Amino acid sequence: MDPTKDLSRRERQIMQIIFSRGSATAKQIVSEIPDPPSRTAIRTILTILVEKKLLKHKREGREFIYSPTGSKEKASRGALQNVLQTFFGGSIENLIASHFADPKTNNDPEALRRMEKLIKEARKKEDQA
Amino acid sequence: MDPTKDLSRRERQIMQIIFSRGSATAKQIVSEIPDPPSRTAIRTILTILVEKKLLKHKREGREFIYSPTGSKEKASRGALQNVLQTFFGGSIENLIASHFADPKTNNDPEALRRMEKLIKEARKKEDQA
DNA sequence: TCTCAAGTGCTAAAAAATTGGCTTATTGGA
DNA sequence: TCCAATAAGCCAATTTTTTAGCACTTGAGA
Repeated sequence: MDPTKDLSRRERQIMQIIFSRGSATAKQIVSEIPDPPSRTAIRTILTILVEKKLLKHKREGREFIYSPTGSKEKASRGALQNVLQTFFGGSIENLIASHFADPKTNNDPEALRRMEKLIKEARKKEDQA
Repeated sequence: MDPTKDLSRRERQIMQIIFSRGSATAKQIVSEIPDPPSRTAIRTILTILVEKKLLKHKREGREFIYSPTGSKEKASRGALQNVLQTFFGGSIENLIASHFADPKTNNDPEALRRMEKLIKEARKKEDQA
């Protein structure tokens, strides 16, 4: 499941920052929040997230570096499933269609080729089965 | 932007239910929440969401039917961008790769063919430009 | 070594979210 | 028409979240 789902607003915000960066210190997190509260406030939430076992921290010099306990794969699958269910009727096809219909999408030809390949392979695998 | 982002836990939960269904009554929402509070509690939050202009409601017989004010497209784009940024470095390619790497993904050959086509078309459009 | 800057731990308080109770209104059926 | 059932409106109380204050610790450099 998406570990981001049951969290409070700030908790989610912080988890997202840490997931996207891989890891972060309290200070770095403050700097990434648009309208940030004090560093102490952030620290409290970080401590809570450690208690909830969503984050772990290791000391580095005099500060803590926080990183997720669970795998990014698992978390991202949960998050993706969540969006799929909520907005795309559970269908990745719908998601892809919507994404490429968005005029703001910029399509690198190389990347497109690779994606095409990915799907072709999935199809092959399916044909075999 | 994802209108789901700045909401409290319950608010988000309710918005998600309504987005995925299209619309819902208080009762229906209660029935879709795993460990639901009283119907009155839900109603309070529904009222708040209406005040925030995220939902509108119309009377149907003796009850209210709630539906989103904003377009689903816009909301879904926001949500998708959010997941992309948080977990896939902003790359749809990564997202697709991860999705097809998941053994739990079941791949309908027809759907796969259609997706392939979608991407092929995006590529064509890119080549022209 | 000693001092200072920059970090953490703990605690308490303010603010926000969540919840349920009671009252009032509306609908459908006896 | 009257009653029972079910919905909404209002409001107060509890719980959770969010915040900052202050004391203590650590590390680096003069």
